[in-house]
Amino acid sequence: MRDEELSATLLAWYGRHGRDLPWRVGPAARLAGARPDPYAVWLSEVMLQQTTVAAVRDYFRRFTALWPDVHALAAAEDGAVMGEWAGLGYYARARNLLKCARVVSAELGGRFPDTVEGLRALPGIGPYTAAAVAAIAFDRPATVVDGNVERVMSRLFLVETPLPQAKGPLTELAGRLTPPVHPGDHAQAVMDLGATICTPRNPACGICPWRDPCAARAAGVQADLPRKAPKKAKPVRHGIIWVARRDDGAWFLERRPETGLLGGMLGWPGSDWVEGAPPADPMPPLSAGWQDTGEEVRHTFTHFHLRLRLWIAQVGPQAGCAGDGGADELQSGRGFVPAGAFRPSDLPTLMRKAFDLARPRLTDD
DNA sequence: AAAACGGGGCA
DNA sequence: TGCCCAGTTTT
Repeated sequence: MRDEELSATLLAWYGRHGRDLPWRVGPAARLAGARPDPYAVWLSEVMLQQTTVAAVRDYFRRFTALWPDVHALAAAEDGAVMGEWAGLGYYARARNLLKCARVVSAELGGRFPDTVEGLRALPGIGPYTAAAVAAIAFDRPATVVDGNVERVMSRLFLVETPLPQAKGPLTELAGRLTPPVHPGDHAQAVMDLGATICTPRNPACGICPWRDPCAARAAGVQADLPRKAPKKAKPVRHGIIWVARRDDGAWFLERRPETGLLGGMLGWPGSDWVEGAPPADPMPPLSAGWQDTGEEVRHTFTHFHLRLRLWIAQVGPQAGCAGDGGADELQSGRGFVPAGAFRPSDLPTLMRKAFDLARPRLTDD
């Protein structure tokens, strides 16, 4: 089948089965010539980096409700944005999101660049997001390559070279299929196909618009593609985490450094995380009647497993009287945050797990 | 070129 | 458990 036929077949399928998503323009509006808001496209695409649609949906709605345009987001407090991002992961995305919004707002008059090169120069926008925004928001014939596209192309054209080696050839194949008209719809169509039909396991070839031309299907190896280079095993790291609550209910929290793991996020003080045995003589963050709960907070990151021994303390009213403030006021360093100013939803998942384990053991009387 | 960087859903 | 996901940045 020719490339033009493949694109046409896919676009017809997309017209019938494309998903209705909060950041998409509905079919009726699209027929009337409406284009999606570049701000909404950019925001959704950043959220969708290494993240599933199901996880993104509600975050996208909350962000656009709080910050309807790029100027509003640019004017937001860092802590407010990090708090709303909590639980979505890859927190460097949120920091770069803010940086990018502030550049677009202050230096570009609130208008996103309409070319791949212009977009690519902004913080947090790499090859994928630049192509996605250019194609979807500005109708540029950019080739969008994500995990879905790689999988679909590897199957359609029976590419047996393992990733990441195959990245180049797969991008080249995807580029040949990119049509000059409606490239944004085409890009979303390939990704929708990968997300709903051409899935990693048990692809639904029976209802696939590319069932007939699919070379991997003909060879019966579709479920084995794309091949991937073997990955390293995850080591286990150990450490201690300290959760303290004052008698007036305030929590002892810290704002993590901008760079590194969970950068810029709210959390509980802790020891270093080391491979092998837990730290022998940990130094608590403040002097108090610390108590070993015997419980462990378990969490897995991209490249290691983590086990943190949970210590808790109930401390007197005199502790840390100076400088008390809300979580947003906790710009950096550590301090007591009044219960009324602390939202557990501002915590990344690891810290939330520790909180859920500690809370029933600490009173606010 | 390789490593760092989350979290949840699924088999 | 291990694998996967609408990747980008840093080293």
